[in-house]
Amino acid sequence: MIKNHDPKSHAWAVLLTAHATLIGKIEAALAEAKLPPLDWYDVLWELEKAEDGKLRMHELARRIVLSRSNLTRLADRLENARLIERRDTLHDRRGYHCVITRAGLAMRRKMWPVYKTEIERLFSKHISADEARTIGEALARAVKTAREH
Amino acid sequence: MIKNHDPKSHAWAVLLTAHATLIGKIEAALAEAKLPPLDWYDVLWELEKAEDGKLRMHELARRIVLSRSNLTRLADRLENARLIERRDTLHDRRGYHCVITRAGLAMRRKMWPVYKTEIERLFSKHISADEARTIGEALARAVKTAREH
DNA sequence: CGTAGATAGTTGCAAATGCAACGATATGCT
DNA sequence: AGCATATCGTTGCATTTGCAACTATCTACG
Repeated sequence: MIKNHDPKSHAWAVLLTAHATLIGKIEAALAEAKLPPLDWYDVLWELEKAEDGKLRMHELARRIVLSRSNLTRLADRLENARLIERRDTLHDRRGYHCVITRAGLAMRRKMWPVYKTEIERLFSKHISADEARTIGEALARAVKTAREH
Repeated sequence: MIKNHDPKSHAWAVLLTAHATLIGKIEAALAEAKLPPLDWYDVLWELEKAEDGKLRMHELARRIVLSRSNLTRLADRLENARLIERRDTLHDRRGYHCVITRAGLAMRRKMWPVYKTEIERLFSKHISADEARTIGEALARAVKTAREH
C-alpha cells in the first residue's frame, strides 16, 4: 500500500481524528450510564492521585490541561455536586486547595469501569504493547518540550 | 526508569494530554497570526481535497468528525466569511453541497504555513519517521473499528 | 398510489468555553 | 518600609457546543 503522505503529517492527522472519534464515543458511554462527563473524571482522578487528595487550583488546571477560568467553573460544578471542596490554604491567602470528598472518591470509582471498558474496546484492543510504548514515549516527548516553553 | 502503569493506559493518558496541549498551542498561534481557528482549516481542507471542491453537509461532518448541528453553524460562519457556499443539490432536495470559494482556497493556503510550522515545532520535530508510522497505523486501526459500529 | 419510517439539515435553548478585565494577595527591588 | 510587578483565582460577556425537537424530502413496501 502506497501512501503519498509523509508519515508525520499522517500521524498528526490520524491523531486528531482518533481523539475526536474516541472521545465522542466515551462521552456517549458515560452519558448512557448516567455518569458525569470525562472532565469530571480527570479532576477527581488527579485529586485522588495527589498527596492528601488535594491540589491548588492552578496546579490542578495545569495537570488536566485546562485554562484557569475554565477550571474555576468546572470546580464549581463538582463542588455543587459535593464531589470536591475548596479549602483555604494556610500560607497563601490568594488561593485554595481543591480537596476530593468521600463522595468524590466514590464517584471516581463508579466512573472508572465504564471509562476503562471504553478505553479497552476502542483503543487498547487495537494496539500492541510495543505500539503503546512507542506512542506513549513519542507523545510524552512532544508534550514535555511543548510545555517547557 | 520503571513505570508501574501498563503501557496502553499510559499511551491513552499521554494521547489526551498531548492533544490538549498541542491543540492549545496551535490555536494560539493561529489567533496570534489573526487567522481563523483550526475548525475552519479542517473544513476548507476537506473541501479542497474533495472532487470539485464540494461535499454534502453530512459527508463533511463525518470527515471532520463533527456533529451535524455543529457543522451547520460552523458552515454558517464560513459562509458569512465567503469562504464557502451552500448550493442546492440536483438529486436530493433535502440537502446541500458545501463548495469552497476562491477566497476559501486562498484562506486555506494562508493558514497552512502557520499550522504547518506549529505541527513541526510541536510534533514532528520530536518523533522519528518510524514512530510516526507506528502511531499512524495503530490509531488508524482504532478509528476504523470505532467507526464501523 | 399512499403511508410509515428513515435521512438531510436546521433551530431553540441550556450549558460550556475563551478571553480580557478585575480584586486580592504575594514578591522583589530600591 | 514603599512601590511596582507578578500570581491566584474569579467574573462578565460574547461565542460555541450539545441535545432534542422540528421541517422537508426521500425510500420502501403493502
